[in-house]
Amino acid sequence: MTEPLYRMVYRKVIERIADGTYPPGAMLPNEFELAADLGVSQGTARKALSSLEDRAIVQRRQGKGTFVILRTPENSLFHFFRLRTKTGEQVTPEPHTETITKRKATAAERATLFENPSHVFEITRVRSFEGKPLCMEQSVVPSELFPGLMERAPLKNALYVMFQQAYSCIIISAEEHLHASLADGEMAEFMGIAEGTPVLVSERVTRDLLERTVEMRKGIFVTEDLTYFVEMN
Amino acid sequence: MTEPLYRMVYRKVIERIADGTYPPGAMLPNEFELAADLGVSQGTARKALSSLEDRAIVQRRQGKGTFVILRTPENSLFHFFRLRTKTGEQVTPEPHTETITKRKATAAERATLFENPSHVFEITRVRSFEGKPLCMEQSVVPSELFPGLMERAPLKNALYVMFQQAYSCIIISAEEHLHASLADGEMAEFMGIAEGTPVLVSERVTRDLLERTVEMRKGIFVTEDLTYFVEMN
DNA sequence: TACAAGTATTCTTATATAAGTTTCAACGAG
DNA sequence: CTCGTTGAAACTTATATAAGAATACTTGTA
Repeated sequence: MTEPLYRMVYRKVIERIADGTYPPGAMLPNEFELAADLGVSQGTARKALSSLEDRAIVQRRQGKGTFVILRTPENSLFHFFRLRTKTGEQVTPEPHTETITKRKATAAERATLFENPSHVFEITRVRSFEGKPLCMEQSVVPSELFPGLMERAPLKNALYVMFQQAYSCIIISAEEHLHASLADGEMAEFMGIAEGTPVLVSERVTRDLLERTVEMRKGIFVTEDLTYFVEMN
Repeated sequence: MTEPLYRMVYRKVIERIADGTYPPGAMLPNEFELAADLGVSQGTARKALSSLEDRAIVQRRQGKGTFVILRTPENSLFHFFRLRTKTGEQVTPEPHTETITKRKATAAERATLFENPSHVFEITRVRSFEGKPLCMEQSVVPSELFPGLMERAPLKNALYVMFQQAYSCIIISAEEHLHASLADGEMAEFMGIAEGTPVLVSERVTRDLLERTVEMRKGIFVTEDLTYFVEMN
C-alpha cells in the first residue's frame, strides 16, 4: 500500500529534472551521493536510476555517470517518427512548408490537453522525402505551455528537441491511432499528391515527463514507398 | 567480457520453459530454490526473474510465486491484435471463414522463417466485427514446427494460444510494417467489401521465446470504424 | 466466518569486487 | 625543451552476495 522507497527516489529525480535542478544533458549525482541526499541506501537509489533508464529518462554509462536524456534530432526521429523504407531503413524527411497560427482550442483539445487550455498553437508542416511529398503533420499544443513559440519560426525539423531545449518539456511517450483513408481534395492539393491516393492517417497524443498531455498531432502519410514500423513486445 | 551470472540464470530459465521443464502456466521454484539450484545467490536469481517479468515471459505476484506466462485469448488479443474502437475499447472479432493449406515456401519465406523450411502451412481467415467484414489475415508458419496443424481445424480465434498449448511455442514479440492501400478486386470479393475501399495492410514477422521467427503474417484491415493502436515509450 | 500461522515475495540495507572513464603526473624519445 | 606514451589514482557504474524487515497470499484451525 505504501510507496516503496525506490519509487519515491524515482519521483524525486523526475521532479528535479522537471524543475530544472537537473537540466537536459546534465550529469546526476552519483549513486552514493543521491542515496545520501534522499536518505536511502545506494542499492535503492540504483534501482530507481535503473528504472529511469528503462523508461529512457536518463542514460547511464559505466565509468562515466548518469545523465538526463538529451533529445537529439536523431533519437527523437527514431523514436517518434516511425516511417521506414521497405528494407527497414530510417527515413529522414526534409521540412518543406510550415505555418504556425494561434487559435481557440476546440472542445476536444480543451478536454484532452494539459490544463484545459483556451488557446493553442497549431503547427502545420509538409515534409518530403527524396523529392516526393511524404507527410503532412498538424501539431496542436497549449499556447500557455510554449510562450513565444510563434517567434521561433521557422522551427527545426524535430519539434520535440526544441520543446526540451527551449521549454524543458521532455517528451517521453505517445499513443497513436492509425487508419487508412483516401486523400480528399483539400489534402491532396495541400500536399501535392493526387486526389484519392491512399494515405495512412495517424492521430497522436503526446505526453511529457510529468505525464502531461502536451500535444495532439494529426499526421497524413503517403505510404507508397514507405511503411509505418511497429514493434510489439 | 564474460556473461554475467544473472544473464546465465535468465537463459537457463528460458531453456527450461522452452523444453517443457516449466510448462505454460506452471509455477517456477522460488527465488531461493532457483538460486541454490543454479549455484547463485537469491539476489542474482531475483534480478534474472525481474528481467523475465519485464519481457512478459513470466508473471510474478508477491506472496504467490512466479509463473510462466499463459497466453489467454484475452491477453493474446490485447497484445497482438491492435485494432480498437474510436473510443479506445478493445475489439473482439468473430471468426468468419478459415482455410488451411500446405504448400511450398516462397523464397522470401524460406529466407525469413526459422530453419529455412521447404514447406509451410498457410492459414487464411476472414474475421468480422458487429456484422461487418473487418479483416483478412494470412498466417504462414513452417510446417515442420507445427505437425498435424491441418487436422486441428477449425482453429480457435487466437492462434498464438494454440501455438503455446499444442506446441509449447510461446510468442513473445513481433514486428509489423503498415501501409495504406486500396482493396483490389480479389481482395474485395474475398472480404465482402467494395473495391477501392481504403485498407490498412500489415506485414508481420513473429518471434517466439527462443527468438525464432515462427510466423509471417499479412493482414488487411478495414479501418472505417476502427483504428490501429500504437504506444510509444 | 475470523483469526493465526506459514510461506513466498518484495523491499531495504550493507558490503565487496569488477570494470569502464577521465585526469594528470612522470617518463622517455626525439 | 617538447611531444607523446605510460600508468596510477580517483571517479563512475555494474555485478554479486548476504541478511533482515515488510508485505501479500494461502491455508489450517477455532
